[in-house]
Amino acid sequence: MPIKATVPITAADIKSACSQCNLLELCLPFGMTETEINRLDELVGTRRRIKRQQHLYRAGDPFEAIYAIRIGWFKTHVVLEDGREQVTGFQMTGEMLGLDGISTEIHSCNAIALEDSEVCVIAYNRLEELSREIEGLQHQFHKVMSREIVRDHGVMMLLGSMRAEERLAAFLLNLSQRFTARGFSAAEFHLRMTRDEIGSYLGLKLETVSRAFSKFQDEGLISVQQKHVRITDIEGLRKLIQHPVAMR
Amino acid sequence: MPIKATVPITAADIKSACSQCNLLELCLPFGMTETEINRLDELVGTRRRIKRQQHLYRAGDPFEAIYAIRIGWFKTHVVLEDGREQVTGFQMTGEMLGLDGISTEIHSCNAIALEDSEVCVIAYNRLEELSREIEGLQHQFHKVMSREIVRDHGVMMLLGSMRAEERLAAFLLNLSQRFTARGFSAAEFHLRMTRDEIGSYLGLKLETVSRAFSKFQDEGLISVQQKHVRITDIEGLRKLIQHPVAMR
DNA sequence: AATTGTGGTTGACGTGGATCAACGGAGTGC
DNA sequence: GCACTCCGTTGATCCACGTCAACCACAATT
Repeated sequence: MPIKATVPITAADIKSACSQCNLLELCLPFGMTETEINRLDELVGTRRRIKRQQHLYRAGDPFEAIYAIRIGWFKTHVVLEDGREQVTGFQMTGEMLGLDGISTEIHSCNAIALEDSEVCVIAYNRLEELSREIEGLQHQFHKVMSREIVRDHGVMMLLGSMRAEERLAAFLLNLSQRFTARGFSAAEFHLRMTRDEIGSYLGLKLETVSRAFSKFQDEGLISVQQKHVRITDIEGLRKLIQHPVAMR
Repeated sequence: MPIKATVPITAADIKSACSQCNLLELCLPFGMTETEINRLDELVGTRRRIKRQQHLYRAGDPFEAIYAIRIGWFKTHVVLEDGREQVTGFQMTGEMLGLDGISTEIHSCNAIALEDSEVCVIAYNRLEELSREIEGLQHQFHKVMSREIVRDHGVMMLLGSMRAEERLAAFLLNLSQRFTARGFSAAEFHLRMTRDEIGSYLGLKLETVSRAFSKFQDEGLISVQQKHVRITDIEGLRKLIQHPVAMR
């Protein structure tokens, strides 16, 4: 396939342009042809920068767009009337946010940046229009939604059937795998979330998360210092899930 | 709107025909025009009967279709290598099954009939084709997927942040609400699943589920006998979730 | 009517993780 | 450099739910 001649990139191009983005194989355009991807450039209207700790959207906000993360990290969470929170996911580069809003046209969870971040804003009505014309887009979008459903089922398994250490091991392996897919180290990474947020996601208290980290370190599976994690025995972590400690 | 003249219904009509189905407002055709719904009849190829305890599909099966439940009840569950099971949902009349298969084109969970049931088989490639032509179908399908994501987040909240009795109360209220939507009694119904299956869904052991049922009965919130449940104090159940027993 | 199996209830006891509490270290603003 | 706040770690204690076990109800089979 011939390399395209270099063309000057205008400000508008920088502003959107899936075709110029290096996240192709992670994001919505995956599996689409070059021609199709060029058409996507009409879809992604603007980018939006979100500072650490700020909301991309809140539960109750009217739903207008979905978002593809270009840079940064987010968490999503739901809140009960009595104030209890449950983190429903941590999203990183190339992942989608906002799918929860389609069903009622009102967002049902909160999306908050864990660090200064940038998202592509994808107007939802334009997405529906365009995916009626571009088969590849339609298909990929459906896959993205379905993948979220499958991921959620995995979290249910984790919350419903696994013990504290298994949950943390599964969490670390999942992060490792997602970093790998983005060309980062599978073994060494920086957590963007606090122990409390990890705990909320895993259905554990922060003390329990902290103890599990320490235990893994004592056992030589990882080394942790605050938010810095290095996995030293990835197989050990895997075994921990496959062969739970007790017999049960 | 004039009532259509009675026409003889052929075997083929009975076989599919969304337009003749009384589940319209619960199922995929919701919100579509009469003309659009007539076109749906091409989509729903066949029906399939599934006997109690039989699989509609298994994890690992190639994905070809999604299913709309016409009659009956299903559960879906995922299984870990070591055999631990997690029920991810209970589905009833008018609800969709199989969405998990879209992402990898392989089903990631098992769908099993809780009683003799019947589903409409919706070939997935036909669905994609037709939803490129019929905006209402596309939109409704997206809503169905998004609703599943929102539901899953609710289950995460339940599993991650609620105590045993709150979980069961939330479960009963959810069932009650779904029965109501189908024109059945909100207060009195027959559970199709065992205590063990409820426990798996709620991340509890069957004994804990059984004790919670008994406790609710002692407190005058419900009366239970085996699988028969009558809710006698629906507000009491609601309060149980909003104002958890302990202060926490 | 007797038999067998499956599912549900209840009690006694054990334990994984929550709770409470103290402290220490990293980052941030002045 | 110092004060302050947020976050993480660790220990001691508690309790909600799991585990183990006995028993009972009901349905299906003979």
